[in-house]
Amino acid sequence: MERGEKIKALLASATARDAVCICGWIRQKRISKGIIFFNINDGSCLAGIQAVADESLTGFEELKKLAIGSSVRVRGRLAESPGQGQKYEIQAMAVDIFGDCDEDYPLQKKKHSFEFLRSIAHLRMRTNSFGAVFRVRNAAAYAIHEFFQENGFYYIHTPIITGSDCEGAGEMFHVTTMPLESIPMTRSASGAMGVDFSQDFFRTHAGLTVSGQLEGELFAMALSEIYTFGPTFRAENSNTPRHAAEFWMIEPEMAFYDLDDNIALAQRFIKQVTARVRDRCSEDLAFFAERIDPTLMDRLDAIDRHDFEVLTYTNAVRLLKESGKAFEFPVSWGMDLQTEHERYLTEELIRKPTFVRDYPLEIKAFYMRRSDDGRTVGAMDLLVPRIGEIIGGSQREERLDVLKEMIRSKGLDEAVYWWYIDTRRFGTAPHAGFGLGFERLLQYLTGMANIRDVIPFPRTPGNCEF
RNA sequence: UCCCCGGUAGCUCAGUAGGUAGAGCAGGUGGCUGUUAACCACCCUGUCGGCAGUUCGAGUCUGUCCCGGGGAGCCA
Repeated sequence: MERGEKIKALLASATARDAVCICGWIRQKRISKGIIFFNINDGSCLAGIQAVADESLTGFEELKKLAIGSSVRVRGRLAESPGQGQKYEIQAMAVDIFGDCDEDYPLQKKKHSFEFLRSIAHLRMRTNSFGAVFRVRNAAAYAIHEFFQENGFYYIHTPIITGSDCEGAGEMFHVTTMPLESIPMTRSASGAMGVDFSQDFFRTHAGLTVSGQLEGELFAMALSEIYTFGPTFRAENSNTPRHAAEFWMIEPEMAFYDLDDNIALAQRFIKQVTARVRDRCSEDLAFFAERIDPTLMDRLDAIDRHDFEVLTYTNAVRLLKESGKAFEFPVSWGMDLQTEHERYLTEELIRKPTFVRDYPLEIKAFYMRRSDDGRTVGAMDLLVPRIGEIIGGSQREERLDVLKEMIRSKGLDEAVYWWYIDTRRFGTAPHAGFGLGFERLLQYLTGMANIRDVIPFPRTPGNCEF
């Protein structure tokens, strides 16, 4: 069918011209005597185009009644606009109505709260804010693939359904075909009753992945530099503006990288992705800076201009203690940094993205490489103002004996990780990687305060509609 | 899951010392106008989150439940 051009292309046109055609949805309508002004948006860019219909147009009376939200095709002449506020407008010569819009259309010519728009997530992408969010989301995803592809990384699809239920990253959603009203039970060797997974689809317990890291490491041991970019699931009952039960995570994993290389890669990655999104979504980002977060542009400039701070955990603890600030949780070496500590560090003391590295061994996962001091591991988190942890990564423990020791000391079962441990027997190599929360990055890039507003259909405790 | 705040018209909110509800926007009608958050006039709209209680009387007070937001924990 004839769908004409994208509005973005018309608005960027070098000259006025005849015989243009656009399809889109009516965002605004103003009626004057013998003339109607429509603002029509097709999502190709933030701005819509003004279409002008005068009473000589066939169907003029119908157009007067056309409601906001209706979809139309407009054919006419692209002309320089005599009015203020736009360079071009379309002087309509024919308007086809695809679909009128019922009068109870919830999107009105007014501001809506994000909370309300969440309740109509099937329509919210038609607003300026959410159109911009999802264009930025697209641009960021594309820039992420570009970064890795340009640097020789291979995109690996790690499984969504996974058999090991103790990767340690979080609570798993169960995946089963067993009847929920009568789950088969069996008595284990120790005499306790438990679910009889031998009757389940996979003949074992299965869940949705909480991380593709372990599988990613296997591929790094063959293709050297790989990344994953896919959905991740956490069944934690987390109710915060930066947690979702389903989110997208980027997990690069690199052979022959140590922690320094890992940190350098993460910084280069954030800088390039940010630069490309700014380049391609300048209009949308300007909108966020104006309407959502006035500090946005300064923050993005800082990413471009300065190197991120790198701080050891030990020094971070020292800085926090020396600050003299009274925290709810007093700082001491060995404890995990609380949100209040992270925020004070990034928002008050350092005021830019900060890597904190070399965390105490006791508070980190089994796969992180034990340092020579015997009490820290080669872990690194990238903390950013407002959002907190955006990246968590580490150099991985490549030494077979140390890895086994770590698994045991964390009370985990070696047997479950037999395939992971195998890589340490068959040509083990130093390697490192990190996980980046895609939505948290988007929050940082857009200034959107709630993770539920940077993902199309947010899944959070008690919310699985749409 | 814990702590705090909130739930009043389709939306955003106001509602004073308990006396049975209002403004803007949206919608409708008319007017004016190359308009652009259009403008002007008039009209319409409510189980005041649910349930129970105190009271002659509850949107307003109490209890409880549900939902939302913020903070915390967990983490990406």
